[in-house]
Amino acid sequence: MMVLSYDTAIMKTNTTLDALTSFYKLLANESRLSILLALRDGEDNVAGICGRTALSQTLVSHQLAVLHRSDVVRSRKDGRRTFYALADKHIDIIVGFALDHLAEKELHHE
Amino acid sequence: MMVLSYDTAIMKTNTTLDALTSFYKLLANESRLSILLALRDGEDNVAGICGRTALSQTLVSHQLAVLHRSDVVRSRKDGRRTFYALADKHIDIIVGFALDHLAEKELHHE
DNA sequence: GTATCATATGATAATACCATCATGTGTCAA
DNA sequence: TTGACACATGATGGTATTATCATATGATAC
Repeated sequence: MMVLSYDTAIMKTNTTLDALTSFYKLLANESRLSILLALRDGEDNVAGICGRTALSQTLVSHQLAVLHRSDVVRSRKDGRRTFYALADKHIDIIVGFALDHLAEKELHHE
Repeated sequence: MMVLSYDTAIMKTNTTLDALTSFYKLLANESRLSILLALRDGEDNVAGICGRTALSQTLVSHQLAVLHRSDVVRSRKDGRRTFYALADKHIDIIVGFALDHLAEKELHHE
């Protein structure tokens, strides 16, 4: 006799929902977004990112760690520096699309 | 003598950054995302959304209010019911794109 | 080695956010 | 006009997130 049954479709949906939520949470922070926007212009090291975002070194390192753990950025060591870049083109596109969306909303005074 | 000067470019950037952060914050919640995913299938009223998301009426109403205030969804009254729908096609596309991104990541075991 | 540079990391206090409860408002049916 | 239905809203306690401080690690220059 079966007591519990798992609907694969729902399971997948819930897993996806979870992943989607986590993904958006990564983007839902001003410091992290600022860093990501800076990285849209290309790879940079921590000090460089600090300069371009006007954020403290500790904060930038912290948030880069968060972004790195979730594979949103990739890192490369060079001597005592660490260079970071967007992990893939998707991130760039996703952020770009949202920016376009907001710009369009702005135009229509919505 | 000028004490403060405002760089228009930076101002715009900060405003945009702010708007972008707010936008992603709207999406960075499991209940709200669940509702938005349900609405991708088309307009529905509160009770319908509750059924499809398995969320309480209060929670759904609460989050719909949040989404409505930010123009992510639009509403239409019909008798004692209120029907909600995605405000525009962009939201649909943006969520769809993120879903694709996650699916692709999944495929590559990243 | 020692100092310094570049970055990373643990702890913490303040704040923001969330889901729930209790209740309010408006609509329709009888 | 009373009751039930559909939804909205204010208050609240619990939890999560955030930025910062202090400090640690690891690489290079001297």
